[in-house]
Amino acid sequence: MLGDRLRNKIADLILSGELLPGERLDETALAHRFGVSRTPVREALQQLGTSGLVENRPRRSAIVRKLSMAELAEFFEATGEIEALCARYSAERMTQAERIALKELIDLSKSASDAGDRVASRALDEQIHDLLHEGAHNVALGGVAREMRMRVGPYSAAPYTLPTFDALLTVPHDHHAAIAQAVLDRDAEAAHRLMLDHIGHTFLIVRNILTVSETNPEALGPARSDVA
Amino acid sequence: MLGDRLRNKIADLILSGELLPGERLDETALAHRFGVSRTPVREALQQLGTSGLVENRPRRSAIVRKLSMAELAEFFEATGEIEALCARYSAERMTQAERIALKELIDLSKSASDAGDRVASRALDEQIHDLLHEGAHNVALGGVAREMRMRVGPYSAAPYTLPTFDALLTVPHDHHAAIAQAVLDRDAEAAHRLMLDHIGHTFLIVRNILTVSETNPEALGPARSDVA
DNA sequence: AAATTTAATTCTGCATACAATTTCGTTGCT
DNA sequence: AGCAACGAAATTGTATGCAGAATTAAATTT
Repeated sequence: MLGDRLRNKIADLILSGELLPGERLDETALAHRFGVSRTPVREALQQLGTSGLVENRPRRSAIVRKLSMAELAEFFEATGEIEALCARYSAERMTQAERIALKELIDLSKSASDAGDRVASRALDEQIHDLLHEGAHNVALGGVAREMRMRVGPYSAAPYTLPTFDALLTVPHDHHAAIAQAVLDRDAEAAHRLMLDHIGHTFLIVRNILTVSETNPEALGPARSDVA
Repeated sequence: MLGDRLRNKIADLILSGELLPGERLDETALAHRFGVSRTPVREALQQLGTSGLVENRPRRSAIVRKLSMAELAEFFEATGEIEALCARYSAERMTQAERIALKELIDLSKSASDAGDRVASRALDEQIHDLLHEGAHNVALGGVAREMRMRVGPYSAAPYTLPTFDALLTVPHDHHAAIAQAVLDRDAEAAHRLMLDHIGHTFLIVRNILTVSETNPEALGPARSDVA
């Protein structure tokens, strides 16, 4: 029970960029930090290891899982396919209430992107994808999609956290708007294709950022995620 | 480390049908059974909880996860989509060595199904699907496929373990042979469609068996898996 | 001065202990 | 006889202790 809460807290630290890929997760330090013993910390790390956010090496400290560029490409490809499935099913199965909620999220997303509000834009990005997971009306598929999203989480935040890419803030919104329109039109094929393109495009941006950060680290913000 | 081994052992017990869905997983009993303390047992159950084979309720015994018929349908649908993706990618990306290995597995499958060897047929079923996961050349997607396969594992074994369905042993082989042929022909669309149909058909058989077992439990073998 | 070996410290893996809660059997009541 | 309330036993959740391996620091050698 305490372990479950710790799992969420540690996952947040990783997804928010406070704990970077490759960083060591000292059990005693985490236990002290959260005011508990090592036992629940260990349980949290076991769960995070299974879900893929953490790498649990025997007899050595657990570390935040670090993906090579090749692995990252594969994860993005898989994530794209699964999210595309969610989008397709959403186009076919969303209830009227869900369609209205989607439309509202897109409106909020437009406001946020027009205002250049990166924090709000990123939060709305999450909410839109979450709604498309739910709208697929398949908890198994939605769960997998959420899991995949978490795995690429430490890397996919880059476009929103880097000041350099302020101008690109409208790009993800336009993608989301196009996907949402296809879903609202019940055009399953278009929703599928647009989502696949969207995730593919996101990967290109992320790859570009990470490649730049390798050659020129100091040009980027503090929340960047190194790649092996 | 001990916990990892226990995770595999307990998973085997669940997948082999020795531990049935809904059954309680007593920590002390498992610890005594495997000659270890409760600590590694707990770690194993945490991992199995995250991977979905076990339901870990707070302050109460963990149980083997029991899927309702509606949930099972969703899991099969999701599994079908993901396996279909693997089949499609396999058609496009398999190496020559993998294609040869696939052909050999199909030959062995034909022999086993002709001989009515249920044990061998089931093992080959697993191997064929595993090879299609690897052949997709995307470890993230393959991992998800394997995970989904594990989740429906306690239920999908039914067609192979029930004596009643001896005559149907050739059906899965024919499906696998058709899928393999499409893969070997590099016909990605056909591979995708045939795999989707295959998993869908498997679900219909499983659902039929489980429905019968509800009304007429004693007519079935000992390894059946009840559904809520 | 750099590198390799060695020693000390830190950290992990597992077991055990104890408190809190649930479960189950028993008793009492309707 | 069926059901509710109570109490004992069992079971989970967390903390702590200890042995062994890994990391870091020191020391010796080249």
